[in-house]
Amino acid sequence: MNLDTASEQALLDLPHSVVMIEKNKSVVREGDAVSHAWLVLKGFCVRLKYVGTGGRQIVSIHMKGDLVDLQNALLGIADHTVQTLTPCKMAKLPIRAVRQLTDTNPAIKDALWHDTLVDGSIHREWVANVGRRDAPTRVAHLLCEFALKLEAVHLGEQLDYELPMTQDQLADATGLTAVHINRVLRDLEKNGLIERITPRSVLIGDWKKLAAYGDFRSDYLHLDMAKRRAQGR
Amino acid sequence: MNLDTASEQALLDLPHSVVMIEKNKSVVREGDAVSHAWLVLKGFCVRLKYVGTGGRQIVSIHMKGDLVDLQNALLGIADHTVQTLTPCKMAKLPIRAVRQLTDTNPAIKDALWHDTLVDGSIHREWVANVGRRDAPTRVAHLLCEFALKLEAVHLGEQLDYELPMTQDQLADATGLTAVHINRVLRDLEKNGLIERITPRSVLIGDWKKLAAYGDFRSDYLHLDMAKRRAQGR
DNA sequence: CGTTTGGTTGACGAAGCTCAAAGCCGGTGG
DNA sequence: CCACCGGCTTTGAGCTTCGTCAACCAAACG
Repeated sequence: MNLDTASEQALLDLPHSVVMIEKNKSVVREGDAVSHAWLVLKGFCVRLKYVGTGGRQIVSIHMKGDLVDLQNALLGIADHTVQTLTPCKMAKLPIRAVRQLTDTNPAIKDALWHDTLVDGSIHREWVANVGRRDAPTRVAHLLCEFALKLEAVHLGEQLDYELPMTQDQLADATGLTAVHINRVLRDLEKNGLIERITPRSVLIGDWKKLAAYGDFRSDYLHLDMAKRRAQGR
Repeated sequence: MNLDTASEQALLDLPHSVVMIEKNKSVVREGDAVSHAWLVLKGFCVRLKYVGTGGRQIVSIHMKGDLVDLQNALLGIADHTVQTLTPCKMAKLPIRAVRQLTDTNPAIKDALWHDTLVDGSIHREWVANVGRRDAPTRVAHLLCEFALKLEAVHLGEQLDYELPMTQDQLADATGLTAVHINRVLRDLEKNGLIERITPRSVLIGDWKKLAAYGDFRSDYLHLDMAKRRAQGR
């Protein structure tokens, strides 16, 4: 999550409603006029775009503490869809109240701006990932990103977690097909880069090995530097 | 360009130096500590990332009026490289002065924040473009985006322009190879979607046809709505 | 003029896609 | 409790798109 605790609290001090949303539901649809921003309290969701031929591309994955759809809300018209992967608990914040908060509290505005800057940095890495890495590298990279993000919000061990996504959804995130994702995961396992007890579980035996294989350097996530350095990542 | 004229002027009222940079030079390198933001006054440049296997991915293309590297500057460490495509005239703005300006002038801060929001929207479209569109569609999409951006800054006709990029660079922007770009351009021409007098020139006979072929809808650029509507795009 | 840079084309190969079938697992209703 | 069902995963066979390698060409430039 790119928001600091104080800013998150300030947002939650705004009048808002808390909503439970079942899995595979669109919270916001591309093209909608948007009047609310959504803060994920629990569960996983993605932002995605549909392309002409019927395909879809997931452009980011979100979890607890992420403010999704601030982008849509501030620009007025949604340029992408927000969809849940799992049942989600979300805070629904009227964009008008958010604006008022940022206008009276420059520190919050800076924090939210910073959030959009990090968001952009992650997008750039994704462009590079889907544009220039081959399939196994691309998938390994995604697994690494997911691992670090999960750990950053204390949702699990970095080296042992459950993917909240089907192979179809992994395919939409990497620009591949579900069938190929399946084969790539099998090969990653065969090559000792991950272990899988169930299809969704990921166990990373050697972080450095997987990160090297996946061409993963965590800088673009702009997570807490000191912490990562202490852990040698 | 995503900045309004007033904000651009406010930036240029800051103490700054104007620099001429020859073509194919890196202005900022990935990993650098960054202390300046750069405003493009003339010429074309790109932002790009290198991946492990030696490849590069262009993540955005910039022209007159674009504030490149605000992202890098505000995050402190460059997560991408900025490189010129042509000789460029650029204003070099100390980030400290920019911060001071935004801290005392909320309207400017909003304008720059808006700029990063639009930047993010374009990144998302690029993820979808390289992730989920086939090569000819992808290239057509890029040609459309370029056409609209050029016209938005009055650098040329929307339907008839010169690409400031080699086919190598087009390949790096689309996640393809130069050879394949060459073939795709040939085929686009053969199919009557574009005409080319010289290798770099692009003449779009029928905008709607190319836009439909390239799965291009301009919303994500967040350009002046009224104007586009009047022109039926 | 030679050299360099970028564009063009052909032949071939590989990565990843499509189609299809089968297995697995959890949930649901009889 | 068991049978069935639907969503997800797995695997195979064949094919397409795009990449690689290599040669040649054209224009620009010193």
